[in-house]
Amino acid sequence: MGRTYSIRQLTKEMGVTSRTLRHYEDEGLLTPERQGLARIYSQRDRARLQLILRGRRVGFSLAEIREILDLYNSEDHGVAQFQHSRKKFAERIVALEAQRKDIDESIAELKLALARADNFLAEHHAEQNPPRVKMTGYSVMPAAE
Amino acid sequence: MGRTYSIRQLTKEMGVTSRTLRHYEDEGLLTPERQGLARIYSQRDRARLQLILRGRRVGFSLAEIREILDLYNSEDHGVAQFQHSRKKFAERIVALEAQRKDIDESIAELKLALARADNFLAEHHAEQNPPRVKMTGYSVMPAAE
DNA sequence: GCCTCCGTTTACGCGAACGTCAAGAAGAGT
DNA sequence: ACTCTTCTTGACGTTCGCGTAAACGGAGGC
Repeated sequence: MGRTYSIRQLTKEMGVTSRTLRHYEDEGLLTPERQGLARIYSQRDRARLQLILRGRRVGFSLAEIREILDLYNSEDHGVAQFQHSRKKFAERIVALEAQRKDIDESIAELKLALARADNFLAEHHAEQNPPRVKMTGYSVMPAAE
Repeated sequence: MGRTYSIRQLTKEMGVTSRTLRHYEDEGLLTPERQGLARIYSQRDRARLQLILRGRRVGFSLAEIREILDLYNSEDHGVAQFQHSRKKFAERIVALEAQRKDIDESIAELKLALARADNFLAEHHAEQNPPRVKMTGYSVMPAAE
């Protein structure tokens, strides 16, 4: 339960540098305890770090991530605060769903490009790759609009 | 068919500044023709720009986008080139699918947070928002692991 | 002729997210 | 006591993706 982590342990586990963790601390995203000078990271710090890193992977800025984290464990749990949080969460969800659409479209396009490459290779290397439907005259650029 | 666009038209249509278009040109992502000094963008330029902007939205760097665009309309259409392209496309697809997973998880978490906010608001404002299942003691931070 | 757009190039600036020294503290092992 | 290793705090450097002047070039309208 009360498991703690040194900075080195956390960097190895999460695949980031210690500089990154200190930077997140400077930015107010993490607030590990201290034992003398050394930082002691709690489970909670670890969980927050996971959220931070995933946020980063989906394109959030550190400022945006901090805002979300602040909403999560705000001290003020009044009605106004929850209304504000609700709105912010809803906005983020909408943005993420739009981004998901972009990703799906990108994947679809790349799969098309991959299929074209496979087809070319099947035609020019017929006994190695299983041959597929013959395609000719496909455009190099995806169609506009 | 042979429709062309001025820089201003394109910026308005795509919601970017002219500086951005010139920057993309500096980076080799766009190569509009010239009429004297003025840039003349073709349909193909427009299509490429759409790809660039979508790539940006999903988090690609301009260098990565350039690489993909280069794969799309490489002049060398030999077997080796197609094999290389195929591999690159496959890598991108894998990365995008991982990113999609991150996004789905983020959405799920935000929806949970939103539901908690709704619940709180329902409890403390019972006649305005339709009441929901009573929840108590929910944690402020999502579970670790 | 002059104004007003729309366009151009050159080039310095900037915020974000760290990287990369430099210099030292603090404990663990021999 | 000495060396390792891991940690610390500055603080300057770097890359990316443009923003932001500054200074100038045509083309069209009055």
